[in-house]
Amino acid sequence: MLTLNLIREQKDFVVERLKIKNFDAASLVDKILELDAIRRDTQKNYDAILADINRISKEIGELIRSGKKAEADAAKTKTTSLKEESRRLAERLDEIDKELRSELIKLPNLPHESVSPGHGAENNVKVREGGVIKELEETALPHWELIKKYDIIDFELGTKLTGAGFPVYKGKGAKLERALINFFLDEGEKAGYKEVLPPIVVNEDSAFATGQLPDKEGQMYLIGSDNYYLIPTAEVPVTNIFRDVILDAADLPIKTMAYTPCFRREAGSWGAHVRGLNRLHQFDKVEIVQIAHPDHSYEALEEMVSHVEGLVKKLGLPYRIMKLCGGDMSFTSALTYDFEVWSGAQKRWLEVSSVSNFESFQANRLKCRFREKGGKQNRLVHTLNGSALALPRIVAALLENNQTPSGIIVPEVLAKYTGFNIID
RNA sequence: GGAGAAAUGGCAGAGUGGUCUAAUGCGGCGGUCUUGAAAACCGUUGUCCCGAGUAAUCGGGACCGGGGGUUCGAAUCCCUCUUUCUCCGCCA
Repeated sequence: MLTLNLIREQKDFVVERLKIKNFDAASLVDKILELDAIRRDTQKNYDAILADINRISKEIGELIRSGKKAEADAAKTKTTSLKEESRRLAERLDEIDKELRSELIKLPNLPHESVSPGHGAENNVKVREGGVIKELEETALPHWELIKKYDIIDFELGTKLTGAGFPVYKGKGAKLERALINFFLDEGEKAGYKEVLPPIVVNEDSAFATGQLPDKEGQMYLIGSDNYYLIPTAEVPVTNIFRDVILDAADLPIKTMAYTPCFRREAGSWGAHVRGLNRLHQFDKVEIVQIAHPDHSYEALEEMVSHVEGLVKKLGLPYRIMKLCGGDMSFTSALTYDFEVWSGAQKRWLEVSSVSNFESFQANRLKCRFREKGGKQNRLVHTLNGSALALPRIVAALLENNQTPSGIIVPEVLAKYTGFNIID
């Protein structure tokens, strides 16, 4: 959520910037400013009436204390009409507030000045790439064949237990999954991230604060009996740790990471590109989150990008880093880098991580601020997050790229976690 | 699931209808003293909204777990929800 101050002071700038995201904000911004003016006016009147009531009440107290009962009773009748008016204004203020807020949350975050315009993935900008793409043998199999051949991930069994998109990891498949999680967490710890193991169901307040509600409601599984949501990403519980919190500038940046299963309904997605591990309803992910000082959040972003880059390098996967164009960025992001790894048998790039700076957009909803030493006013922090990493597509790429006639070679860095170096 | 108790500022903790403008202590910040530090002493202290001002600041309003109510007036009384603690039950 953008701050009202920004919209008030730099209306034209807001409208101009949002064009990069192909969002025409002009009429929405006007409506917001109009509602804002009404709200302030209403509040001014309301506060004045409350001040009157407070003053008269104080006088009544003094009159009663000095035994002037008749005068006190007279004063009481004066407040009757004021009370009626205050009640009316309180209702009006509440209404306006809600309306203003519901409009305000329709505005996407402003893209960073370096974000280029564009409509979709085809306009994203390649930042750099690494690793070596090897040509696989003619007989190379896509991962959905490999997992059957070695019996390590079972979709049919998952369908029996739950439904499509909920695979069962078996034997070396389960162990590989566990190894990757531990590898990612250990690397994160080395990079200074504090591990947390949060709940994987959250309440409405949390889902709202990170922006999953209201616009992505249909993407989350809802536990209706308690009105809880299964998390689509650890970003939700981890970032919400900092909801309604005032931090000390000296404590920034705060680096947190979490492994969690993630749940996505992904309604309406089918086709060859979502086969096998490419898109699941439940998957594992290690997420890194930083709460940063606004003056240093882009340094934090670069640091996160190089952390993620280190992971894919160590796994020996060919990768490229894409800077998203305005049209391909999420509603809440100011700047996003996507990591893609090469899938040898599918012969295409798979997105395995998305690292973003949300600047103060999430912090404003979260009400996460910080106090600067000697500073008069609290400021909103900047929040950032990134996958480090999402497992299924990493597994898919590892299986496909590392296949040999005798089995699938496990990357060296993982061997100490798996206890084996080949899946056969 | 049953019975009882509680929720107050960064923390501890007083406050049962009207100077609560929330006592006091601890902590934090600033200062005096000191070569420096500690101790002692003095001062200061939260968040949000509205208005005035270039600004320092000033004025008004809201906030004592959340929501609602009674009253001219609520931290204080009533209703409701949530959470925590104690005891009992159940349980990996």
